Amino acid sequence: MAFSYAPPKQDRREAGQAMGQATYREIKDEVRDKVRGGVWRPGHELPTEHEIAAQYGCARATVNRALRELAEEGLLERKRKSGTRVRASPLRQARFDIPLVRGEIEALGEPYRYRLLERAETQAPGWLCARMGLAAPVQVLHLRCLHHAGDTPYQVEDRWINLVTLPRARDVDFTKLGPNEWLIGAIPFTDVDISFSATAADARLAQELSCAVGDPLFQGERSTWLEAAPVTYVRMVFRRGHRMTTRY
Amino acid sequence: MAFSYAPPKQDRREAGQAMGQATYREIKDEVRDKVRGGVWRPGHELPTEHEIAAQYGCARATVNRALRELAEEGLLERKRKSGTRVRASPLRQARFDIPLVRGEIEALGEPYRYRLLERAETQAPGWLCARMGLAAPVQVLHLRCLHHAGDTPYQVEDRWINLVTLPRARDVDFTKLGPNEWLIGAIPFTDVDISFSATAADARLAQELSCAVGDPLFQGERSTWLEAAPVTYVRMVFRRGHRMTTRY
DNA sequence: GCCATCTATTTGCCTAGACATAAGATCGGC
DNA sequence: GCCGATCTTATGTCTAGGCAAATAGATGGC
Repeated sequence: MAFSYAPPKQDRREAGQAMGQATYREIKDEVRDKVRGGVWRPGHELPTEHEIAAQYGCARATVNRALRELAEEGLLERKRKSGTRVRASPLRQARFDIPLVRGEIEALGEPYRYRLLERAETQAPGWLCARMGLAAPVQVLHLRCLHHAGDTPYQVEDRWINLVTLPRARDVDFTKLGPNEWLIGAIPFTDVDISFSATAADARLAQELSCAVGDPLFQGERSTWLEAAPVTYVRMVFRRGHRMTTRY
Repeated sequence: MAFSYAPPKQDRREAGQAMGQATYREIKDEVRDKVRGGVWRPGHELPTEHEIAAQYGCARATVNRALRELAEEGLLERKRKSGTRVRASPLRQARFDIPLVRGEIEALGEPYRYRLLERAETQAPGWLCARMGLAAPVQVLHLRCLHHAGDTPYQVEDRWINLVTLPRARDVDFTKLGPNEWLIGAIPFTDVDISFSATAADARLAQELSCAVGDPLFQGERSTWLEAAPVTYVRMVFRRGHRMTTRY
């Protein structure tokens, strides 16, 4: 056999797991190390769950959990009968935390401040209908808000709420509470669509975010539905230089 | 009891699971539906694993897997002794697939074309040292590549490879094979840092991506390390209007 | 009233064994 | 030699039971 695992049977309790650490986690870590460290190259075939279980002196279910999770993370590929192998191209996916603006700003150590810039009730414009999959224009509540980190503007929230599915939004005072935070408690959703892109600052954005007209800005857009019924669309434009980051 | 689950005990086999579907998946789906459908609002406390298991007539381990995975997805919050509740703010995180450019373009139904624009061996500039955590400048291979979707430019790849950790990159012919694809097979990594932001097209980018100078462009940056040793840094600038999207 | 300790409960993880399902491998028949 | 039917094997999931660890809430001492 081309490799050997660490803990031999002796060192563990007879029943239960104990020994201070979760075993599936040990297995996960060791397999991950082998892959990341290049001991097992992409395409390499791992021993079967039975074999690994025997080597660790643990139950197959434990090995199964470790390998299943690693496959879930995109590191391994599993197929019945053919076995488990290291994915040809790892790094399939990245996870980003999408925090509430409030939390994001407070995590920076800055005091969070919020301001409602605009509030209007109108018919949904064409582009919004297209984006939400609306056949006919409906009545919507349009809010424009500014989120500050300390004294500097951090994000402009351009929010559209469908008043047909959520008529009680009409009666909410959004001068204190951001629509984002209200919506979370107000309505559930079943489908979400998020996308990120770059945009140029127009005159209004430039003024609101204290940057120059034409500056490149990072923006996110999110649409949510409740069982095919459009609930809300939001465009979040971040201050100049913002980056969305993840590390692992 | 305030709710009731679907399948009563009778309908299932005596031992094993069978019945065509995975039970943990049924539980997951039903819990998810309850949360997304608003039956269980944010903050709601769900029954204990024991209770749910009793209602479904299944083992606690099965319920545990369902709830554990939902917690992992960010829908639930679990704490020993206090139980499981619906997360106050769902939608904590989004997963984006980070495909290879080639795959991304081919998924669009366009033929993939690749071109090496520039190749040079130099000392790592200051900003790169800072980004990779290098104390002293090292010898690096700098590549600039263009990925086409059909006839239109799709992405500029600005790649820097550390020749100290990866000296054999010197001997690779990058005119045919993109550095990205070569690196995957050439070296593993232990740490990755990804970030996305907006940038403005300078004269060179404008020419390469057929856009106007100053146009806002979406860009991603990725640094990878192998046990503290910097391996490579890449800046990927996408054509005008590119969006990174996910749906669930 | 307040603080430290104890207890009960809930999730977390494990074992050992079983059946289900997919799919590679092999064997026959032609 | 080719093709379908059968066998075999690895993963997928479940059961039933158990110990471990965290912690909310009760209890007791001062």
